[in-house]
Amino acid sequence: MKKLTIVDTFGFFFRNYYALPPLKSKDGFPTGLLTGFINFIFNLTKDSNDYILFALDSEGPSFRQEIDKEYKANRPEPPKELLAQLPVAIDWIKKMGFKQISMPKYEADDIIASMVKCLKDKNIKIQIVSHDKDLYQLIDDKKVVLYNPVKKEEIDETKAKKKFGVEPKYIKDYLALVGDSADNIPGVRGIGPKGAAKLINEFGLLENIYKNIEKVKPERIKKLLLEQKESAFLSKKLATLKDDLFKNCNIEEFKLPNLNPILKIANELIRYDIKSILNRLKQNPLIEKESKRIEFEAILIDNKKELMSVIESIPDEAIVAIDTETNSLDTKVANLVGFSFCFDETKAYYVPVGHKYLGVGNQVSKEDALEAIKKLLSKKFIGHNLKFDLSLLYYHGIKEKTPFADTMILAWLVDPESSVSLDSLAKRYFSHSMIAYKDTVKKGENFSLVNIDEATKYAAEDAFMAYKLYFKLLDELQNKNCSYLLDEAKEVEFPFINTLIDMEKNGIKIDIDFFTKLLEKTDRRLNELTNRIYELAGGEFNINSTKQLGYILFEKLKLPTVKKTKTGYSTNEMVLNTLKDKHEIIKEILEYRELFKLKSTYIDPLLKLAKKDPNQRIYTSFIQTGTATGRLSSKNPNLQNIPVKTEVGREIRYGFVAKEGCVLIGLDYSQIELRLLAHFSKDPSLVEAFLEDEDIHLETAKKLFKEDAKKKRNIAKSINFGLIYGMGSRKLAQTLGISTKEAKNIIDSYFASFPTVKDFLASIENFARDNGYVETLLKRRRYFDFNHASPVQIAAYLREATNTVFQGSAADLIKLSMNKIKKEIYDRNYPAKMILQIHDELIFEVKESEAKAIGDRFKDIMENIYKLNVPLKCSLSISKRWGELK
DNA sequence: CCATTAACTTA
DNA sequence: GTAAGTTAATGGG
Repeated sequence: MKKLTIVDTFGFFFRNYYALPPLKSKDGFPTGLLTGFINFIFNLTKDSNDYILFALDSEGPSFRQEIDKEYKANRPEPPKELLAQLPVAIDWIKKMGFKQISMPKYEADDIIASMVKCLKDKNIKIQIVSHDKDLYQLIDDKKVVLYNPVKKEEIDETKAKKKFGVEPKYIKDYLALVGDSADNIPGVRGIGPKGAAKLINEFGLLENIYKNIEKVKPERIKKLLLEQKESAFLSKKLATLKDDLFKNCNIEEFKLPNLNPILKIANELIRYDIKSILNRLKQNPLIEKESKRIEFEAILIDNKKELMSVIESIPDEAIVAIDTETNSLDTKVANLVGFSFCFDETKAYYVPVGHKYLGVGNQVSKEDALEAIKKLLSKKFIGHNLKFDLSLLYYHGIKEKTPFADTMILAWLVDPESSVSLDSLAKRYFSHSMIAYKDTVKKGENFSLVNIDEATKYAAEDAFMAYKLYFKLLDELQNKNCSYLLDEAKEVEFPFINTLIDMEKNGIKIDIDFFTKLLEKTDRRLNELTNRIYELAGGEFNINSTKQLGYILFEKLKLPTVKKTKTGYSTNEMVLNTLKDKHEIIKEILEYRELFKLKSTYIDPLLKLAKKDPNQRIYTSFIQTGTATGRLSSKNPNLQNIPVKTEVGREIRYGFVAKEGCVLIGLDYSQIELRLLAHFSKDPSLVEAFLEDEDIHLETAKKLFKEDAKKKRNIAKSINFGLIYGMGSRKLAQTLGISTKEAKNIIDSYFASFPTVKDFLASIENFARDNGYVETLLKRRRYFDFNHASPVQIAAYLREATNTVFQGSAADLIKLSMNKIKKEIYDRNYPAKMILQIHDELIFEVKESEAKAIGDRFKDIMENIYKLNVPLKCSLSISKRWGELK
């Protein structure tokens, strides 16, 4: 017999809330109810359930309140932690694909009773999740039971009878006499459970009791019944469920989804830190089976003739997805192991080129492969993360090409904050689990050792999925009403791939002698510091361990605790600075920290990288899809956070040099984000200050403070920066070392002086709340889910939204400049190489004799890249060493 | 071995 | 207050 579970939704949530500890997500959103709910669903899908229905109370007053305004009038207001979780839970019901029913004026109990009645002829077992006494009247051993999910207990006729002393069909009569304090059903005062059960077992229905009222004994009960006859019948009416709401019902609407429904809200579970359930899901072998595989044909091409004939057969206008397989992630040294391509929905091809293992089969020569790839690149070629493939191919002599599309970048434009790996996109959009790299290539090996048949399946799938994804992502852009982002991609992002490949290939030269000496000096000083620290601490310990350092400072040396982290004492710079005067050891630790950081993060790795390159150059990898705002990020190594703020730190920049006969050019956008604020807000005083090329912080100070503007320039500077970050008074107070109240006054007076700015910032927040996203200058978007956010989270989203507009628009502008400069270098054959981008700054290595002219030209391009309401300004600096650029 | 945390570097 | 990446230590598996 099939099984249907009907949930008295709110009743279930309320009981669940009180049954669980007050769990919270990291950002403080209560999650006890949600956790309990998901556990319930998990168990439900694990047990054999076929159908599920969520019955909801209607929002307005029920018909029972119309009969008796006191009905349920004694319910206390639920706690706010519960109320916060309810809408999320209701939303999840929908998202997981479950049917929910509510009807105006009726309660969940009525819906349940009607559904039970409607299904009474069907051969189906119904379990009702509720603890409401009313519902006991529906229990029927053959088909209907109540179910307590916490105790995992079914309540049948026997158990019901034991609990109330009467059979389920008399529950409403029982309640008519006893009443129900939970629902504020009055009953007959003076008659309790025992008395009621005795009466019902003797006479049956309430009507029958009154019919035989003369036989009722003792006299006291008879008197009570007669006095409160009206209340008894009203109570029965209230306790009687409406059971004819449905004329017909289709149980198939309540069918449990095939795919485990919890997976559909996996992202939200992660967001609310309800992760344990996901681990349990992963352990469930059913899940793998449930994820459907998309079928396609993976075809091996192992000879030139066949390869050329397949390529010939590709229609001129076809979109062709390509992917290369290599023996290394470093395109500088990688070899082509094979490549795959796909140009329709049914099949994808793999061409082995450089597999190297005993007994390897036929392969295509590298020359023939490159020849074939050239042909593919002359078509509308697409791919996933083509920066990698193209970079590799350029190292193998292929000429630069701009892709028709890159699915990684498209996915990033669709949503810059979700994962853009091919794996996760296949999962998200097609519920398709891709063959894992680690299942294809053994640990410590590379793709050239993979068996060609295995490789064919793996590689063909990559090309196939990129092909499928391309069309899916176009749909997504359309669905989100932002197809114009495809134009942005074609004009800016796709050409930008080659700009980045250029920079990555160029690299930057390191002065190895300089770094070697710096390392020696640093090591000597670190040694001194270490000994001194051990001496002061009275013993050796690992200075780099915050745990051990915390023990030394706060327990052994008994320094006052300033701040705690969740794992122990905080020992960060701020804490150490407050303790500076308390003990000699502190200033030694501060210096040790700084030097150790410089050594371990910069000196050691950069020196190592430079030494292994024939030209003493280091090469970073830029990530185009690495940030939510549109900025680049840089890794392996990160060259966007080379020290500059302290004197010792700055020394590292002296080790970055131009090669023989060249100099470095630095071009810095000045105040680009504040200029964007002026542009967007059109605030008259801001705009004027920039038009007149004034010192913007000083002008702000003048306007704000009237007198002493020069002294207060720094305060103005902090505010100006804070605006772009969506700062509040607390943080401003902290940065300026003033009280929160003073800080608030300053902010208020700023907004009074710049009302247009105030309005504009408010308009960003309103737009974000209304639309769930914000846009940059070039219309790139970033989304925020305000619907599932705690107040703390909402405040954070609003700051992020504000900052995204400025940071993201600045990123747009410098991208435009880089593309244009890259083209100019190429078109005019300038002796110049773009080597670094650090968000608002570009660094080039240029032939010394032409440096000034080229620098001026680039400056001109950058300043005129986009027409804003205010001028864009760049500062130009030329020197042999990065450390000397200002 | 891997993921997380604390600390610290940049714009 | 925003946006990143790297390092070393730590603790669970």
